Amino acid sequence: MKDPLRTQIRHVLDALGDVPDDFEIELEEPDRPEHGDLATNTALRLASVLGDNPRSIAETLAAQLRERVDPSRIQSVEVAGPGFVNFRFAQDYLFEGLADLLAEGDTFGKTDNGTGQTALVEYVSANPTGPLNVGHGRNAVLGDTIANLLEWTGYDVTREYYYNNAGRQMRVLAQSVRARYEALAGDVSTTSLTLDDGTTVEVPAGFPEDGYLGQYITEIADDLYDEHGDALLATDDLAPFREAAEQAIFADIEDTLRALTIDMDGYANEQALHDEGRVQEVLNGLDDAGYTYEENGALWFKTTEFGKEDDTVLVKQTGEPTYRTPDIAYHTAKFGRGFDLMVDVFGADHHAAYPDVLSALDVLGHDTDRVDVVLYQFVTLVRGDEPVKMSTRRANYVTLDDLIDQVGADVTRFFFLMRSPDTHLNFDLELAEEESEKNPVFYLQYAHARICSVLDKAEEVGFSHDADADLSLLTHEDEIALIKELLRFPQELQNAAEARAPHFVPNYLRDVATAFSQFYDHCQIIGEENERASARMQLARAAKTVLKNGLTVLGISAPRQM
RNA sequence: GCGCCCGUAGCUCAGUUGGAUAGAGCAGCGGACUUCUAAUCCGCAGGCCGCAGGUUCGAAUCCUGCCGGGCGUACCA
Repeated sequence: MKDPLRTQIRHVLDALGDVPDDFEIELEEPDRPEHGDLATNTALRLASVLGDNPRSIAETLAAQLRERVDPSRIQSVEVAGPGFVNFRFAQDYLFEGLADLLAEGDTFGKTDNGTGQTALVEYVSANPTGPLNVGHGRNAVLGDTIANLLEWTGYDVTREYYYNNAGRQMRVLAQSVRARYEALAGDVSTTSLTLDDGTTVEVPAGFPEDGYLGQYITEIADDLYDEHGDALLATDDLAPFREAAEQAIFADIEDTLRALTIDMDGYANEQALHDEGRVQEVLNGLDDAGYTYEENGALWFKTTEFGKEDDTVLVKQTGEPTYRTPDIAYHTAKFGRGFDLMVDVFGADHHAAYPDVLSALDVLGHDTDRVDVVLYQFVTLVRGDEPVKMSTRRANYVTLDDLIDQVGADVTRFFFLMRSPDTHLNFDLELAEEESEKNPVFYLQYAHARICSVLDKAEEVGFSHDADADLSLLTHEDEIALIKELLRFPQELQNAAEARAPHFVPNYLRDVATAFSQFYDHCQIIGEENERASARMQLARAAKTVLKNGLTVLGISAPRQM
């Protein structure tokens, strides 16, 4: 609807003369219903250009538009306020839209901006050193939903998880497992470690200074001991420990993701990038372009040339790359696979690092406009007013699994999605655990269940929702308001996808649920005469479709009953 | 010090490209169920949109400076 209107306005402006060719016509949906369904500020913005007062420009514009617009779509064109021109949809236009919605069914909301393009969404990407925490949960759910949104706007989407398995972290992990294993296999003396909080803990003598203390490490060691007995003591090779740990921890991570209905298309890891020579290629490429130098035995990247305060180390004195280097290599690999769009979902703690990756990609000749980084702020768990204390070091934190066990997958996903990624998230366990009207996710699910129930009941008593129901009987103000709300869905998804802002969707769906509840309260089905009942059943079905499709995008179930 | 995010109702937060009288949920107060699910609906109350300047016909939104909170600023990831 916006595009045809823009065209008409353009025609009028061209006739007016003196309007710059690049003048952009803005159309917006006004907040207040009395301002119509669409409004343009064109007259206000042209006042200074044309040297006339905005009100009179608006009058001219409106008069000519009344002649031009299609009356079956636009019912009225009015001048209001300081010089806005407000448009009101014809009801027939709404009924057509509703009929289209019903015909499209579970594909209603899909658009085609991304059609023919491929996107790679990288998310979670936690290294397999322990169970996922709630911060990873926010990452996982945001990434997964952004991937869904891109699919709904036509992209062919690949979901990928990247992790570092070649560096120091995994070595420390392996050493931690080995130390526990040695303690099982033989009589090993213990030593005590002092933690940040000043407490001490007894560990086997070979345990690394910054090792992983979680119970899961001991369990992995137990399994190794059950399988191999003392045999692994003979070698200094850490590989069996590292591999066992990676495998066991990854299995747990995948279970956790599955519980959130997250299904990755693929996993990429650092080791493979080394094996394929990608990391070396990056170093060569940056060196050839003259952006690296050696100092103090390390290899540096001249990030000061890109406005950073300091240069950045790519390869440490030890010969090991910093984590940035394989990360760059991973991105060159993504480019090599030909994706049109690459979205990376990172925690706020990465914000200092990703610009280096982009700078390097730029030097290597890649189009960094195709890479989009979504940064999200941290998650704090609270219970009512009390913050929930956690220590990562001791692995004594509420894991993502714990959270899902306590509040369920739907609530977990919803709470992570309902806030902007930009805002620090207070996850209130007390509210999340509450299965009541206070919990916003139930409001949406309840509306869906209620529609299912109403439609079933109406059919039981002999009504039916004929495909040829006369939708023009839907003239009650709550019916019209609901239709308008429902028809916004495709645009809403498109906005959310483009802005990488999943939280638009829960906010919108709450408005849909509210509009439906108001309709439900004021417009009966059973008890009405057949024609009207059929039309209302069709409208209820349309609302159900939007709620269902919207919840599907969010990865949240739409129950038939509650 | 520097960089990024945030500051909007008692609380948690919406408010895409600058628009008309700044919104929602929760909490508070008052109403509505012998009728399709009351996990609902209707109403009331609640605001110097952190502060101060600036740009504009118009600023919660853009710019500058300050104040407050978070995260970074590693040869950790």
